[in-house]
Amino acid sequence: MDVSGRTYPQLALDLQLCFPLYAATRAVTKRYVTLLKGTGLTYPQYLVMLVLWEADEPLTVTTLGQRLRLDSGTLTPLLKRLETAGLVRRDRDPGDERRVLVSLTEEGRAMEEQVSGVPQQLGASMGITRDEALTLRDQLTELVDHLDTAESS
Amino acid sequence: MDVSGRTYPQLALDLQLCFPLYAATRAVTKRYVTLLKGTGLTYPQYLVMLVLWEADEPLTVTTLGQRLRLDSGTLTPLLKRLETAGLVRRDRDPGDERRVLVSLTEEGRAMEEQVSGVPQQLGASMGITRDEALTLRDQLTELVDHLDTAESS
DNA sequence: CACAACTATATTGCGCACAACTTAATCGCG
DNA sequence: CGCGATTAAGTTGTGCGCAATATAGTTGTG
Repeated sequence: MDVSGRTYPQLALDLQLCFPLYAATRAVTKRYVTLLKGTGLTYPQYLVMLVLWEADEPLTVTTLGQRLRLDSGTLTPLLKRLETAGLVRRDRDPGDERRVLVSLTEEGRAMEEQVSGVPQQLGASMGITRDEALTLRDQLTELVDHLDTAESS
Repeated sequence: MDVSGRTYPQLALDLQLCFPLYAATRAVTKRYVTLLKGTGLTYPQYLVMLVLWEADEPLTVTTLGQRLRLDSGTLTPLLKRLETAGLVRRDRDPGDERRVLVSLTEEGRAMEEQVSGVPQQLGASMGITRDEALTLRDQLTELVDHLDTAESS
């Protein structure tokens, strides 16, 4: 990138990491739209389903939020859509009426098989090796950890 | 991650790269909100301003969209907000009335100085070296290129 | 020059993200 | 027990992203 003549060349550099990160996420999301077409799931909905399949037990909204780093303002309407689609149930925890337990319906559980080929298809689209993917994952995880620590200021 | 006992362990693996990517973008965006507080800019608005500062001449909506991989559905309202804020002007190109030329106002140009410290502050929050950042950038750029190629199917 | 094809931007509708706030339930301290 | 503090989820409002569509301007071809 030519930064000659810029009064603030560091601003041009800011496009170099932050923009690719931003663009990569949107490209991945777009790819998922294609791969998930037929299930009716969006990418964030798919991530919620992954967590529920993994847990294999009812989870509260807060627990889901911790795993996905999302708050109730995002999750509540998303979960209502999954409920409307018949994939999950939302029941107040009888032991603590503040909590809502999100559990899979039979239909929701059955969808796991339907999307089981998605990760491999996405991997193929990304064109990177398993090792590269794992390295990338570690770098991104470290990034998130640092940014979470650097909150204030 | 324990994937023992999973019928579809590859789905658990799908959280390993795609989720960190998704989370990293949101964490970076959040960090920018803090760093840009005082300018009134959002992160996407800041990216648009970066492109305009870099170009140093009026750009059409399409050109901006190509640089940022965004379409008019996203850019038009965003640019209207920047116009309302007094940072850019939007004028029909007299030579081709279909085009809208987006140019910086004096106020918009002046903002470059105001945010000149942002990249360094963000770099500090990310806690990675310049070399790591460049490697990460290259991997993400490659990822985007592959995903753009893999459109259909 | 007419007119169909194309191009550039704008509009609409939906689903996130998230800050700020509200409501309801539970906890804990005196 | 009583009541303020805390916790969990939901609500509201704003700003993206993007697909689908609409509208207006331009171009190329006969």
